[in-house]
Amino acid sequence: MNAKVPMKQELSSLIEQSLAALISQGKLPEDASPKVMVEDSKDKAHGDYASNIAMVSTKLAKQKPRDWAQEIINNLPDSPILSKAEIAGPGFINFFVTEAASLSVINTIFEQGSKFGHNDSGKGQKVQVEYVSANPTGPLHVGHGRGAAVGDCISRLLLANGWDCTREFYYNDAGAQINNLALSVQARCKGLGPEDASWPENGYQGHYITELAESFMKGETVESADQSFTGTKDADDVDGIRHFAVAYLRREQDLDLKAFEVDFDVYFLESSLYEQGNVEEAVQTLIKNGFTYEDGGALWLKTTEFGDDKDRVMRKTDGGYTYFVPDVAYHLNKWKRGFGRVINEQGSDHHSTITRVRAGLQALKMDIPEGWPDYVLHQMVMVMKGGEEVKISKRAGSYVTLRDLIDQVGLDATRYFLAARAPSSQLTFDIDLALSQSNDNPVYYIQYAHARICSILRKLSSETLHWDLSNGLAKIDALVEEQEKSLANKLARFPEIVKAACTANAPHMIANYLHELAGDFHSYYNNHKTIVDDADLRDARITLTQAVRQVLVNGLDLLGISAPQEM
RNA sequence: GCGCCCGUAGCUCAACUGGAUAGAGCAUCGCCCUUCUAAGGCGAGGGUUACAGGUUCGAUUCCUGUCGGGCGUACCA
Repeated sequence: MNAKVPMKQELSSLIEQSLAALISQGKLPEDASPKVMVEDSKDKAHGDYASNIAMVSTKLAKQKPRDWAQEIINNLPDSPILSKAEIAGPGFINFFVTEAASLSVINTIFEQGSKFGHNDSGKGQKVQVEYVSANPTGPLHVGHGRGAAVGDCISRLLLANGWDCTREFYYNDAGAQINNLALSVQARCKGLGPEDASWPENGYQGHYITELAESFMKGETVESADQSFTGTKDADDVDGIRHFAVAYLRREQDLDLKAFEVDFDVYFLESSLYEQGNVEEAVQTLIKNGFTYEDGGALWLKTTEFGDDKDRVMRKTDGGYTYFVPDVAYHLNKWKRGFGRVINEQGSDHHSTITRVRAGLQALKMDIPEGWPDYVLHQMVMVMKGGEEVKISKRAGSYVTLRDLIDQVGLDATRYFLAARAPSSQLTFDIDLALSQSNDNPVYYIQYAHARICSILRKLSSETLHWDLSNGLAKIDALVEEQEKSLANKLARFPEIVKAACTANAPHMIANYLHELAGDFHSYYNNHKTIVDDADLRDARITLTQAVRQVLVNGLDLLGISAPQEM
């Protein structure tokens, strides 16, 4: 058998050979090509793998499902991996594979090491992932944290699937919200507070605004990733305040992201689209293509021609563009940079932009595919503490910051909780659970499995024994326990999970898998001693556990979570 | 009103994109540390998958409707 070929693929191939034989026997139409699917069995009584092939092709064969399944089984070629195939239930074919076949994945894991689970299905293709993209108007909140975790993990998955992935953060550093920020800071510079009559309407009230104003009035210099600005100490200098505030909050967010260990390849400034004339260019194209009209002193885009329920204002009566116009220009820029695939990770509260941006891109008439770009929307995060929702933080005022969370429950736990749930589900982040009962925290459960495996080696050397990998691999068939086989089968699933999680943009699938794998390991660990007297069995078992360790490391790495040697 | 997302054990969430008896973790109740880390394991209880129809060999998954929750429905982003 070939250890490089995944088990399911091998079984699929056997089934296909059987179907081909049945076609030549005239029992199946020549042009029949039913989709062969092989799945893991949930129940050991159902073997290791199962296929529904007989049920989906029963009509083509004009036979009853169970009879037809028997025909397929009868025509399966002999294979060293297969010990038994039997019919079950309405017409499933259950496959029992040999111990040796299940254990062969261990070889593969040691050959591929940190690359085990990776594939090159995205090879030669450019993809861009945009995430977080918070306005520089305040510290990052929990929602941004979820976006950061999900977007970062999606990027890691794409890289593991061979894609040429660019991670990007889009800063809305122009527009009305930034003006509002500048005015809020200016008010603080002048010693005003929300209680004063001249406080700006909807002004930002967080404590950080006051800190910012103080820093500006002291003439401090702020340096962020790509800009530096010194406070002019002049409370009437709105432009100066604006620049200073943006630089200050960008630095603030950079620190938040650094604390969360989330990186970007490109920080894209909205203001650069104006400076380069890209916004004006896009607008002119839209006008030229006849998708705009003037009404009430504003310029409108006929988004209704692209599925929107009403047309949208592009240029306001005050001459400024609405937010989605630079967004269209930005996406045109992405397209021109050659990203055939773009994934925008954002909060579902911004989902209305999707229709507008796509409409704008279609109206440009540049042969951009209709469904481009892709979106992953995450639902809101509710933070609970003491059985009550937390809405306030000291620094930000009206929301819980990402930094609050990291400081309280740690980096790994924060990342795990924010990435371990399907983005489309609303998420409750229970600080008490993650904090006061940290030993019940699922991330520790996974990390503990890793630490336990490491401790086996420590124990081994303390007994002046050593682990012989090549002997372990050579004597791998000493592993005859049922749990050893199912553990190996679980390891063999990892590559397909990595692939599926990537195509579905669903990092939580990795988290779920790791939790299952850790559970299987803990159970095995409690039932079977690894360090036994028999050197062959001992080497084989350590080899198995080290393979588990490798997969845990690879999986945790996809989530950006550490794999501690001891806890 | 309209659009998008969601509704699964007391709580937080899974379910390999349509498969077999719907699974984990908390919480509750029993067991297991002279044995490689008990941050662990074993076992028990807990469900009409919101509700009603439909599609088919088969539905938590797809379609329709109802109810409930979140978000949006700006010349804010």
